Amino acid sequence: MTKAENPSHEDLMKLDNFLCFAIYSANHAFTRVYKPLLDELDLTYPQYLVMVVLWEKDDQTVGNLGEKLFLESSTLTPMLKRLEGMGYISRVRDRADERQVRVKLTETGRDLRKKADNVPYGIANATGMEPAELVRLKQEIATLRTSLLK
Amino acid sequence: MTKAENPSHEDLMKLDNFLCFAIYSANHAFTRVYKPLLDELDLTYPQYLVMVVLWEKDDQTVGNLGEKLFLESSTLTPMLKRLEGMGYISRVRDRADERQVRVKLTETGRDLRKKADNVPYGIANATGMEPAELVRLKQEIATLRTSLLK
DNA sequence: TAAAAATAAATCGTTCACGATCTAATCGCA
DNA sequence: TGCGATTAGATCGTGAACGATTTATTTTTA
Repeated sequence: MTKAENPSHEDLMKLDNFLCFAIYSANHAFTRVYKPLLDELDLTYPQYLVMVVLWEKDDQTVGNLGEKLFLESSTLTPMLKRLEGMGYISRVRDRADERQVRVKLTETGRDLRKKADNVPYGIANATGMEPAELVRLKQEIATLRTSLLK
Repeated sequence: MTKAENPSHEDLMKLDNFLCFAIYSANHAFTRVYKPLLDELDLTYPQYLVMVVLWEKDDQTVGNLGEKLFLESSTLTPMLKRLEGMGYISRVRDRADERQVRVKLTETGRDLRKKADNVPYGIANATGMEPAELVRLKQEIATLRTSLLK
């Protein structure tokens, strides 16, 4: 057995060997790279993710958004209120089931998509990775997430 | 060129194809997996990372911790005050350079390491990945982080 | 069909996380 | 040596993020 296959306890307790820390810090790094691009759209990074979900499929419930983004209503409700305040979305109780709130893009919200069109390219560029590599790594991490959540 | 190598714009705009989202949501997933393990130690996930850095090398400045964790003093100062309040660390101005604050483990903080010993194994287990795989993926993500930050 | 259980959001309190700004200490160099 | 520039932390305001709880509605079931 090589060392890489069987790290010592001392090795395991070093921050630089933590997979979780690599992900934690890469997440912060992404936030920083997105910042200047999203400032143009007056969106924060989490707000941008909500908009991406809505651009993909308009008119979703809070719970629906939460499932896709892995977020709770206690996180989403204030965020959605901010997006509503900015005029990008509307929040309306479902008439058929008054427990649910339907989130829809406004005209302004739909239009914002055009301005956001180039964002993914800026990000992909910042990673310095080939498209195929990005897809592979993304898939590996998504699989990891699934393992962690079950 | 295959599709994977040259995704369409429509594909790029789908949340599930975002590398950043894979990382964002994997990070949340890690936080959840750590929660029950760290509750035993009365630590939050970011606090645990600070302790890991200190267990690796005691007596560091705030700036030093920030460099390793990629965090600002505005994030660290309140966190460190909480850890101090819990009795795990002490914060003392450096006598030679009064601008700096030296962060040291207390006896209790050092002892906590024993209780934390099994945490990495619980996490590694939750990933469902082989040690060698974990190391490889961790390294890939660390490299990505470096690209993003430069 | 009325009461109990379940569901969907919202609210509240706590903790990160950052940028902008502030204060205090040290350094550089004229 | 002294004063301007730099550096190290701290503070403040804003926005995630969560768990626990609450409120309102719907569904189940007794």
